Amino acid sequence: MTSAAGPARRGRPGHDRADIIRAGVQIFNEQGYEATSVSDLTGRLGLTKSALYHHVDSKEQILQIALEDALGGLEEALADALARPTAGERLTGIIQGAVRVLTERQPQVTLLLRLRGNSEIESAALARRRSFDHTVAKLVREAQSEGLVRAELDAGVATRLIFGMINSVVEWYRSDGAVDPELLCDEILTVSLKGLAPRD
Amino acid sequence: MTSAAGPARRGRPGHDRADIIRAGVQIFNEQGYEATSVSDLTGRLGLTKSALYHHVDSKEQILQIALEDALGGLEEALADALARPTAGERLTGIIQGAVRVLTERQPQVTLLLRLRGNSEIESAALARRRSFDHTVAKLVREAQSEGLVRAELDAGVATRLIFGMINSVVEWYRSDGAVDPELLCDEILTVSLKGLAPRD
DNA sequence: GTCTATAAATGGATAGAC
DNA sequence: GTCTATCCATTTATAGAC
Repeated sequence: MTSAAGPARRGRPGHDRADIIRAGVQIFNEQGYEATSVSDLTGRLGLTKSALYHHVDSKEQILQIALEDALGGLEEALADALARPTAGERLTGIIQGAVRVLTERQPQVTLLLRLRGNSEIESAALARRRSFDHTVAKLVREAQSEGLVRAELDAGVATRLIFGMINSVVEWYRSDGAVDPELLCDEILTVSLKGLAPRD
Repeated sequence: MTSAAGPARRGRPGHDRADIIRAGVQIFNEQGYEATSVSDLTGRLGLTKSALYHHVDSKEQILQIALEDALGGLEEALADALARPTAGERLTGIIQGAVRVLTERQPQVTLLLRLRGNSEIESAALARRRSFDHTVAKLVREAQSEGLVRAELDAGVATRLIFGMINSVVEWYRSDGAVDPELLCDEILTVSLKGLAPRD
């Protein structure tokens, strides 16, 4: 939209910035950011490069906007989890919150998780992501010190494993209804906390 | 080495093909395959593009050789697991085998897991990987039908979650002794089968 | 808001000398 | 086995007309 409170666009007045961002993020995820040329974007959208550059400053700006969306969501979920009263609730809260953000903003989070730090913008996003990971690891250690996580596990490794599992969801989850996000969240909580094996 | 049974090279007779592959795979993982130019490789190795092309046919050939190494290892581990007598042993066997290949051939497996299918070679590797995943999912379903995996879990989703967890190890594991691969394998088996939470 | 045309740089890869 | 020099396609991005 071109105005903040304007109505949905009518007719076909051409593309707008949101179209460019949406299509860009999708193609970046299909092919990889570096493997995607601006021509690939314009080909998919059906306009020329000049028209695209009328809406965005650069290819990297598309990435930047998407990364802000992903990081903002994750940081908000973390703040919500941290506000809960018990260590157990904080741990389950961040697992549930991360899964929710990941399913609701799957394309943006996918881009974030595949970054390699090849520019200033990518490095800055990676730094924010490391800060998130560090706080989550503290939540797991806290839960372990209260006896809520197996004492024989290394908390740092366990954190990486559980969030490795959660993050891997971006590789196959699609918001087309094939897998219900609520059920997925339950399944992740079950596997995280209780494992595959039934009680013996 | 230039001859199959020859001794280790003496002096500094320049680079050989194995050097190029090793360095190439490492830089591809640091920056991403598409983001890495042949100039990046020659800069790191300290030679010119012409010299590099004396050892390899193309940038993509470096990728192809690494992918063959990764897929060969995973397929071998799967065959070993399939040869075991019980469903439980087959399931734990493929988990252990996958973790072992991933730690022993971390750089090559990392490249495999990040493929987007942007060329014939990449698509062929992805097809082999999908075949591997499909067989693993059958092992999980088999274990579930014998009561070894919780009945309330969707076997397909659970397989993706567990192998998402295992595969995420490439993102942080380094063969520098900081994390012992045997202990890591034990920890992954514990979290996979029994979860984070202690028996209540 | 979109177009044609083009700039300026970099990409992968090769020729041929030493 | 490595070099200098170069080819040619493609890249991101811009200028200026409509």
